[in-house]
Amino acid sequence: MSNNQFKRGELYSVVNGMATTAVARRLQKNFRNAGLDITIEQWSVLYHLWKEDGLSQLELGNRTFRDKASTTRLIDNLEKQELVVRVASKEDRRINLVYLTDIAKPLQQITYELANQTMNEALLDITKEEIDIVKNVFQRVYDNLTNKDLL
Amino acid sequence: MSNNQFKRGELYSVVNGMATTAVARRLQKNFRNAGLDITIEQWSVLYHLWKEDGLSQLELGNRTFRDKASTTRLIDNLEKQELVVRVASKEDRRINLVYLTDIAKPLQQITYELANQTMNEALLDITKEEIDIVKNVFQRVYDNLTNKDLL
DNA sequence: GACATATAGTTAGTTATGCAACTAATATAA
DNA sequence: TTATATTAGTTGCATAACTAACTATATGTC
Repeated sequence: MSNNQFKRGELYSVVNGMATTAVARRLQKNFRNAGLDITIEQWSVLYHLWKEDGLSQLELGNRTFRDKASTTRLIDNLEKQELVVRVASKEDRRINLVYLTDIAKPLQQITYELANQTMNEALLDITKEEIDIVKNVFQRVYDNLTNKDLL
Repeated sequence: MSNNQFKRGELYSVVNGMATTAVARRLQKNFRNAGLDITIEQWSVLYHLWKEDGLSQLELGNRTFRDKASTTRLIDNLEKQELVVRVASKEDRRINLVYLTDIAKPLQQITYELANQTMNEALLDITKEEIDIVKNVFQRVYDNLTNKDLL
């Protein structure tokens, strides 16, 4: 069960929607203009840390649909760029808690602005009912497949 | 414009739907049992060749949402496994036409069977109307974003 | 307490991805 | 017809993906 999770490479786009790509592209371009070379994948990790700082690597992997090996290396790279630090948990020393640095924190504002703006453009003429149907269909397809151990 | 195409890593899942993953997993497991180690990505190329043999690399890249560099290397690997051969086009010698070998051809039957079976399981209780709505929403999100050059 | 088991994370190995710079062949324009 | 631009494909580079094997810490059971 614990090993029966989504894999990012295959399903991330579905789960997060097509607009994610556009948001990430825009962010990437913007960060690059500001001298920061952040990949789309790294951005997805930062995004979750802005929502909740100090997550464990495993939890970050779950939230971004990555296995732990991929998560390890993504955080390696983020640490190299000093956007993030690993801190061993006091309660359980197996666990690394990941915290944003002072370099990463100010990026949140512009990220959110760009994300909102892009989402609004992407979903311009899509109604709430349609979004609900799409979500519901995905959930049922997912259920149908996981029931058969196919995902 | 020509460079403004989908990139597989980001959008393949959306375009082809979640069920693709399950189909590919099942195929991969089955092929492996038969001694053939075909990756999910390689399978996606074979799939299009079964539909239409002798496509150019560029056309294969378009149909599988990959850039030409990725396509080159996927076909390298398929050629190593002798599932596919490159033949220079007589009309335009820049073009490589990609053909299935006699090893690859018989795999089509089992592939299609598994794909149908998996699709039926995935879409078990989804109605045609719902599928149409999902497709339509994707198309409109895609249009909204490409209109702004965001994809 | 000791031994087996589970969990968090790392490392190694292979494939894949995207960008950019390149080669070779073809098409266009002067 | 020669110079220029375009097109198809390849190669180099860095990042990322997944699997499997590994280390270290924690938990459970006898």
